[in-house]
Amino acid sequence: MEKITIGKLAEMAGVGVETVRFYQRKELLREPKLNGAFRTYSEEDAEKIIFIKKAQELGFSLAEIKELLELNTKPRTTCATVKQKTLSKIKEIEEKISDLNKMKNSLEKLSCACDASQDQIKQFKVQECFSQGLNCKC
Amino acid sequence: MEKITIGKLAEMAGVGVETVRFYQRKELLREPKLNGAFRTYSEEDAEKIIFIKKAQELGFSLAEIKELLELNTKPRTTCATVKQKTLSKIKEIEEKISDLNKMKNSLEKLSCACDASQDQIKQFKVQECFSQGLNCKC
DNA sequence: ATATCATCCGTACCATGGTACAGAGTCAAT
DNA sequence: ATTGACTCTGTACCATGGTACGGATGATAT
Repeated sequence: MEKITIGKLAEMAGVGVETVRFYQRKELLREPKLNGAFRTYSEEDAEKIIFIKKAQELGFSLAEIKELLELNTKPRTTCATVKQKTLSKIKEIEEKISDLNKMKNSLEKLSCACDASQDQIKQFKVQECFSQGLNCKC
Repeated sequence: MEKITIGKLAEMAGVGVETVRFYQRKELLREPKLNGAFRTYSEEDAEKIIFIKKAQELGFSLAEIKELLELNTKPRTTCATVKQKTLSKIKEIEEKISDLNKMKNSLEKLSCACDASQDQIKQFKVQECFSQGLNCKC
């Protein structure tokens, strides 16, 4: 391990080679070591890319993801700062989880309505999940 | 209610007027009634926009959001189809929740490490949350 | 009735997050 | 030592999700 080329890395992470280089330019990945003229990567880099892709699916922008990745690696940041930022990120995440649960509840209600009758479905609106308390009683 | 203009609607939903018209073109909002030459909206439209913004923060694209909103409103769809799509969306959401919990766990671990010592922080990598079982023991 | 504001439609422009070349260099196997 | 697969830098292009005009028309308040 440590002889991973960019093509191999891209394959491991399930992205294109160009994407890796794009992340490099955006400084989401460290400057890679060069083996001759070619970049070489570690398994950690693959992990990082997988993290980036997952975080994107969860609604984080690349800028936010960069912040997440740098939480503990930026020099000159005090522990207190790290702690504060971390807790704020945790809060964000908890809110996302809460919103997802609301959507889930709403969809479960729709699924129920579908079991019961076709008329009820017409009445139902998914978007209400953020404006009303929803109880799914099947 | 039912005399909401586009400007008022945009304000209610916390977006720009242009965004409302953009969603219109993308068929995320119904064709509005016209009061003279001007569009008029209902409170439901505001709800819908708020739903769209939330769903975007949760990593859904406009195309996916459209699907969500149309789950029960598309004509010619059978109950079985609705049910199937709904359950598949629920699964997606559950996976997002699971991933967010992993990230949350990882950040909690970072926060703990921060309490304990500065050395541990250097060792810690947020991105490991998707590759390892993490236990936060404070 | 007229000034001021909001709205109309259309088009152009913008940021984000890639994706796709072109043309050159490199490496490994035969 | 040459073929083929991979990599290099750089630039151009693309889709998504808006945002920002411009010029015209409609509404409302005095």
